Amino acid sequence: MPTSPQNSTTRPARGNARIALLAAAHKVVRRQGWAATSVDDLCSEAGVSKGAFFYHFASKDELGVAAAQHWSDVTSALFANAAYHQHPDPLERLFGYLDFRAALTEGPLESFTCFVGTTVQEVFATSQPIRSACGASITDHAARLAADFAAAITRYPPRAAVDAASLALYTQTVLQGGFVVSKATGDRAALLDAIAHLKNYLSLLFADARRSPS
Amino acid sequence: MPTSPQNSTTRPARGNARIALLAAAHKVVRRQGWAATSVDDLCSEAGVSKGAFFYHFASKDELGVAAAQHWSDVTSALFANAAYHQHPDPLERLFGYLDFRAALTEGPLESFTCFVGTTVQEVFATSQPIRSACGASITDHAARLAADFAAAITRYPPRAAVDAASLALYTQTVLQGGFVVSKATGDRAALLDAIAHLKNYLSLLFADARRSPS
DNA sequence: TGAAATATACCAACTGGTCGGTTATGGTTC
DNA sequence: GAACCATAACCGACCAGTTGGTATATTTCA
Repeated sequence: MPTSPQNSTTRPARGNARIALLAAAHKVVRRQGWAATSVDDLCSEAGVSKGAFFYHFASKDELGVAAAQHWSDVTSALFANAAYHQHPDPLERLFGYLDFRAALTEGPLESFTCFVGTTVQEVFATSQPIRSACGASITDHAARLAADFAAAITRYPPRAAVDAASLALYTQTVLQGGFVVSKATGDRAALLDAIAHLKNYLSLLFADARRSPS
Repeated sequence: MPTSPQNSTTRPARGNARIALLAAAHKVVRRQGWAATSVDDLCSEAGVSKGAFFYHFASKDELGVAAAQHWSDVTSALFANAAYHQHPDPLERLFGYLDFRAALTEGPLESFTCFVGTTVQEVFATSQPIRSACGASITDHAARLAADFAAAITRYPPRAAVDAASLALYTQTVLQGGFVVSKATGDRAALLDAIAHLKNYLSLLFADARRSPS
């Protein structure tokens, strides 16, 4: 066979350096944290040069902001296209969401934990732009859940007075906490248990609406 | 008056450098993260020299392990001496614990967030000794709560099948998640709401045992 | 009892290396 | 020709860790 042109090196196709760097940030930062990740780390992971980095981003912090926004884009598409999202009943969509989150817990912890949660823990007091971008990612995601909670509350009156937006943010709190505790124990079981308790809470809240278990 | 000997400089008394460095780690790392905190940062915060640092700790990582253990010592004493801990009823102790946690949320976020939770987020994959020490701090704390949950479960049969150890770890999950989301939103309200939802969950679980509200 | 010997607890200055970021040049593709 | 990126040398600041030395506390022993 002839010597094939090296058309499939690790180097991304021309024009993709920016996206490759953002994806590299998601991967490396989730594993080793924001401050411990150097610009060179990101460049080598993305397979691009340092010149490419500073062509697209004026600073490491500016990449952090863009990576948080890109995280929102990637995750919102993931959940919007998931099967559970098609269900007509809002409460079923919420339980489907939590089952979907549980099903994502495969592989090493850094493969399913949250980029913005990890990052904001480090920079909330030292980089307001990154903090703000991470905050927007979480609150925007919660806002989509809040719509389902609001519909569920009107359709299935809950046992206790609860607010849709507060419940939606609480789901994110439980997931973020599950990531932290799973990292501490070295076991994804803590996250799965937390999701189970959250489902338990919702089952008790919307007790009248629960149908036969799956 | 005679020229007083300079007995009250900012420098800590001899023999306290180790504790001063551990306390400095708790303070500075909670604010700016583990990797972003340099050894010099810790030394200047503690008011000791770099030589003192490496006299007491062989490396920055070794200080991290010691700081996690010291965090356990400090926090377990804090909760053991709190008033709520005197209550004879286990469920009352648990609600008292959560009210106490809520009452601690004063001042800037870094003054009441968790050192081990912040640290383990960064190093869980890169420093097994620190990860293990942080994990022990959280699981040990949860184990003390688990004793109260076990007593509460036998005294007040819950509405759904729950495990004491799992519930205890879930409380830590909710708190850790509350720290993360509060950092993201820049507002402690997320943490307070999360504690309220957790109390809500326990109230629904142990519904028969709830007395008049405070 | 007291001075010498030793161990403990630090300090200031320094080292080799890495950090984020810059600059300058040039190749490649649309 | 403009957008996109590689290469590579470079900078000042900062990093973890080391060094040689000093002041104080404790022990030893005459």
